[in-house]
Amino acid sequence: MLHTQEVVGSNPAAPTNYHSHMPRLALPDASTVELAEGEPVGSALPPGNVAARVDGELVDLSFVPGADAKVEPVSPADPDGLHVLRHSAAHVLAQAVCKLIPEARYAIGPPIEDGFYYDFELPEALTPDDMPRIEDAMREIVASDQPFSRTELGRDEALELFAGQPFKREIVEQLDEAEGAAGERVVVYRNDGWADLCLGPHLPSTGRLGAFKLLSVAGAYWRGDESRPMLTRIYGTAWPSQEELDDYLHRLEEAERRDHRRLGRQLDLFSFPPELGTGLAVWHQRGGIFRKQLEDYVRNIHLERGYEIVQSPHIARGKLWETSGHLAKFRELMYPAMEDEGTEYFVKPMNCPFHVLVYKSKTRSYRDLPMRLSELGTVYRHERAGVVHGLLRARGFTQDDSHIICREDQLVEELLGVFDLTLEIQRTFGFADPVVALSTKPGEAIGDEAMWARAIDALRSALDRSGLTYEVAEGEGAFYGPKVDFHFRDAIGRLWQLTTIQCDFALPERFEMEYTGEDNERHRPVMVHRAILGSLERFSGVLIEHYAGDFPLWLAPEQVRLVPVADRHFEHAQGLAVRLRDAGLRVGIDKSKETVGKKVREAQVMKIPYTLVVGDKEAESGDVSVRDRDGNETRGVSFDEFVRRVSDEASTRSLESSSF
RNA sequence: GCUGGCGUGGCGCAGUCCGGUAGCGCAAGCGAUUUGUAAUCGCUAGGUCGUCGGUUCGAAUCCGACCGCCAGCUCCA
Repeated sequence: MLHTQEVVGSNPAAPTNYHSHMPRLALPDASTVELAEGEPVGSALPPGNVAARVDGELVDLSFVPGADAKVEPVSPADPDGLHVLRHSAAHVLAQAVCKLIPEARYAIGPPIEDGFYYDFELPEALTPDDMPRIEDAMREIVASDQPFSRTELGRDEALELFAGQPFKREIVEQLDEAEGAAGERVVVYRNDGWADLCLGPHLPSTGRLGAFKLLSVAGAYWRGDESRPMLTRIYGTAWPSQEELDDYLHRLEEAERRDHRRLGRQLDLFSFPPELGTGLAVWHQRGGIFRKQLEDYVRNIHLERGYEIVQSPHIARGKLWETSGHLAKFRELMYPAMEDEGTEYFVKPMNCPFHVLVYKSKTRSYRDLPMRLSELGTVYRHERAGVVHGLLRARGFTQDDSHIICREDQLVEELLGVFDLTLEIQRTFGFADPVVALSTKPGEAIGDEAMWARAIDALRSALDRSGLTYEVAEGEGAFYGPKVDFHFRDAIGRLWQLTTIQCDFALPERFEMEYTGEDNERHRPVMVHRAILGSLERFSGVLIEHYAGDFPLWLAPEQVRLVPVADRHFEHAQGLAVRLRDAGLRVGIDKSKETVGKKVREAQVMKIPYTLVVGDKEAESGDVSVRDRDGNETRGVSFDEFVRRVSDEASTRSLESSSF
């Protein structure tokens, strides 16, 4: 990491005279060892450690702790140790690139989740074919086991050292400004003459790097700023052992196997015809069933929870979006205006103003509140071309959007209701243990400070009362109010932001929403915006990846596939199909003139939960032969038993398949 | 929007570097086979090689612009 934190000094070394004041090294077995005076922590650590924590601060093994310091070893198994390993891998990558391409200018290269990257300015673009060469150069550096050494330089020395490295110089210069004092010391790590500006800590030497692999090349802006030069970023991953690297690479393959765009085609759920334009999907017949299941579930649970369903059009006059503030802030992300008889219309990017107008359609009393207006509202946002990503980021999508309009004193109670509904709905899909974030006022915002403070207070007290643990994301709120987001982990551990709950005092103000109170005075209500699934498209994409296409039975487009062995079994299969449909199940019969093997394969590829092969034996006995989508096969299952178990599985929205 | 890569029948790909008017597998249609749990065999049809323009005797192949897709960055009410 670069200078984002205080420099960790290597020589605070307070004089130590007494044995009892010597640094104490805490060992994993809970015993302690004392270090001799002036001794670096590395010399006393058990082998295999890559860094140490001294009084809670991560340092490298050459660090000489002062008296009374508490020293703990850090191994690569420790998350911090893994970070150190990857940070060192980033250095080795940069060193290798500089060796192969002497004109390369290196920028920054931090460890990240699962790996590391380094940004370069290069004379010409790299291709994936260059990666093996770079990896080879990295391996040479690892083989020569170069020690990492830490030095502190004065500002001018550092500028001189990085004379040919404009990015490094910029960092040194800005560091200086930030610290507000000339002559600030700058930390540099070197190995074999190659040097990088860096706080460390690092591995003792390059030989301890473990298993690594370069993964991809991409462009990235210097300092993440669109107006600054585009650099070449090389991504890699690094792990303590080859097994862990292999595991990780398998996880990547698994994620690719689950890609919703691939499965969407394979399962014939949806497509993005280029004729429609970027980010606009059509749902196919099977996708239509899946989606209807989601919609029905969501609508019904909202009705049960006291929401009322409303419906709004897809376009509205420009004036509406001026009042809401969307035009001022998001005009370039809205589809362009269409003009009709001198009036500008816009396609809606949001449903809120419509729900506000439902509220305002007549004079409201405190008795009407809370009013919970709900709509599966289809909106269009002109997302920048490069950000569109299948269903996960589309340009046309349907939000499970609701607005709760209530008195301020009802707000916390309403928020608690939304949290509760969120957990119930998400649990239905197997999502639990959310990571919750409270986002506060962003730089560009409407509404005064007092409004924001009250809104944040409400969210905070609802969170506190709910018992949910949450973190605070400063400045990440919506322009009209703070929000609470729920992120959930999928089946392979990836975190997705699904639910968003936003508190809004601003729109009621802008739209002059009012109600008459018990006191016969006019009051302003507050509004909660919330989408629990987020959008049906995005949520569907996440579900497809979460389940890897193996939907719970209630969501599966076709739940049972009947495979007659020969033409003469069609009639019996037809009879079974009628009984299954009577039980509310979705059934298909494969009457193609193919072998049983081929038909079974077909059903398997389509991930149909249950396949029943119907032949002479079944026609005679009345039993069925059940094959599930994992390939488990059971013959002689009573048909009534099958129908009973499977309809039960579907109606309870079970996450577990029945086994026979 | 930016950087890089890619675009060849419905799908997955070869051919592009070194210009000489397209090929494979799956899917589809037809025929034979009537089949017992992940691909039966044969035949047939299907492509102005993303679009437009340029270079050339000749362009899928070389050049340019545009459109679309992919990865990352930036953004995300």
